[in-house]
Amino acid sequence: MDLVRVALDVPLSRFFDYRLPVGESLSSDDIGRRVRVPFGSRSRIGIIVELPATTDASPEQLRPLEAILRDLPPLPPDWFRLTRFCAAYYQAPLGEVMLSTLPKGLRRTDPPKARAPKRKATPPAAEMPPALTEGQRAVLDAIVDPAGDKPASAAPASDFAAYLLHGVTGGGKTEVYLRLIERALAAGRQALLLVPEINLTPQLEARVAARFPQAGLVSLHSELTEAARTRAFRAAFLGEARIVLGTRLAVFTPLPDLGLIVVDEEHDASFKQQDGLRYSARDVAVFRAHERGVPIVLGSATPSLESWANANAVFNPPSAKSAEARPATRYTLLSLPARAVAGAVLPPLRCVDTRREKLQDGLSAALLAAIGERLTRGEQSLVFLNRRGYAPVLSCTACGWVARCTRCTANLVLHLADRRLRCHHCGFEQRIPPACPSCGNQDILPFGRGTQRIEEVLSARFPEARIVRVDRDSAKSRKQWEALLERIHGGDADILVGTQMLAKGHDFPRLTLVGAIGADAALFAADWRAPERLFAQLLQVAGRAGRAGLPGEVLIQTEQPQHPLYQALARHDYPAFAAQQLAERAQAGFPPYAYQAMLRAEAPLMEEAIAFLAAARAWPEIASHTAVMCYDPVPMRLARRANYERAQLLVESSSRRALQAFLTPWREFVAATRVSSRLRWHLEVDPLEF
DNA sequence: AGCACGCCGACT
DNA sequence: GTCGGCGTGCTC
Repeated sequence: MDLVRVALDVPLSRFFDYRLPVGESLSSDDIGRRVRVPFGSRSRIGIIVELPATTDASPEQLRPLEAILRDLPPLPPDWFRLTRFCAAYYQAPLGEVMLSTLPKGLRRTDPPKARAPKRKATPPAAEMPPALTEGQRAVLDAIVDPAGDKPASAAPASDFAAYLLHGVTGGGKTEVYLRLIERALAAGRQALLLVPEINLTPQLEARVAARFPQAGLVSLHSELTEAARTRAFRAAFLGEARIVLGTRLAVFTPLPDLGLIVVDEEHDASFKQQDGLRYSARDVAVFRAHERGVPIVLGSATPSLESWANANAVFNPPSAKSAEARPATRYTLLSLPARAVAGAVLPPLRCVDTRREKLQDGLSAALLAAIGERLTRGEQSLVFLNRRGYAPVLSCTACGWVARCTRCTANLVLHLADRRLRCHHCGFEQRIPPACPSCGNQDILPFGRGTQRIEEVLSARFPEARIVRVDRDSAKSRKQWEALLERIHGGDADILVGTQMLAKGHDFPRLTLVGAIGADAALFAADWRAPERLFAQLLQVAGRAGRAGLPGEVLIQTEQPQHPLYQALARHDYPAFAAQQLAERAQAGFPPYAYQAMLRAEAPLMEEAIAFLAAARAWPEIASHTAVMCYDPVPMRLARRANYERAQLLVESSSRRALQAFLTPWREFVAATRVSSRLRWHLEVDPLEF
């Protein structure tokens, strides 16, 4: 009998067998092809994974498949290996992984009538590549040249090499990427360029398109319409697009001639998917490069500490167990030390000690004076603080009442712009009460400062200044965000007040001052990754100052000017910061010196969530996994969110292999436990947030 | 995950 | 008398 084994998008770690309808025939070349099959009461799209000789399904169970879809070639073996790796490593069902990497348009059982794709506007004439700096030349010389045309299947000889390209913001990393892409294209290969968020890098897309007008560049990200995403995926899969620029989801695109992977801003947390399949696109990209035998370049001004340790032998743990010993370095470290733009230098960065003076509405005299100077000179200033809204706390001066979210363990944030109180965790909002709901006192006051309040303070202080606030409230939609950008670029703004939205990927030519306020909070956060993120964020936002010949200046308001983080930051000394952090991590046994996974549960009652985790921890075979440490279940820091009580259980090992060997059977055990329908759980490997 | 089937409360 | 709550079980 003709049997077909099919992967389906269901959370089950098995496949489903079907009969081949009479008159149809399949060969092993059809493995990887999409099929439409009956499943329960509906039809679904699946992927052929095997043509088995026998099946466990009974003859009555076995149903014929409905259609074999031949609109695309079968998904190739290297794509199978990639998705199989992800499923195994991230403890997710293979069918779910496979199907979730396809655009919706390829998972529809009722394919919409294909409209003729719009003709792509011809890009403007190719611009001339700029001359390389010495640093760029040296970096390019150090990176292995891709071999010429090589079919994906053959090729035991591997060009795999992983590079960590450390270079300051504006230091010319992009030009290095472009030259590498040029080489890959010249060798007849495709290039995959991954970026954290595509809407933050429209100018990168334009630049790549202008440099390689014939390469059929496609971009792939979640903001595309279903049809556009499907079109881009097809073009990449068919080899028509020679360059794919995309966000994390693009890492799964089948690319027949892949010859280069670049991950820009590799430290960025956006590469980690935070729901569904919780993968790290950066790590998946490294696996993919290794598996396909192609070079990969990870670029950042502030690399993740994981990558930095991988690129610096000195940070490898002293290896007792030789079986697990890392190679001296897994990545080759390449540095682009100076800014490429002629005349531009790193802006001097200074801490303003806020213990010594009385702040004026949260702003120091030094920062206010510096902003005043910029106004006089007709230059722009940026005030950075990572807190949107007017004030994080609204409180009664008489009885101590604080506006709290009823559904979350969190305070409501005052948004004075639209006179609302808002929960930043669940979206709950309400009007500002006219008096204290607890004691009736009329005197309820905002405490702390968000972007709205700083905007208000600055406009009172500098009434003549044009102030633009940029945060998720003022730039909700892409349209609003672009309108704000246009306003800023058009010189129609003197002072920018904003959150990290402003830190990423934008050049503001007349911006010469960056002030950071409220940064200290991250120094004492419970999350031990907070300093790493703070350093990256501050260095990134500092890089906005003085990029086009105008000298810049960065002021950081802090009560801890002697803190090693700020000391290193003032010297623009990422290596020193990384060394200090890695020493702490090694001491504490945190990643990258340990591998972790987190089991999380949420339920209406905390006891339910804890009980579930306790049951998971009570797995009988746990004792045999001696290299794995399983901690006690604890409530999460934000214990209640949207009326769900949340708890988590950390498992840890100094050996990635031992952790994996534990997780697979453990997950099976956990999945088999009966739970109430109100309880939701997931297992996350390499969690970033705690 | 969907989606069925199945057994107990408040409504036209 | 039925509509519908969500508990349990299955999907080749």
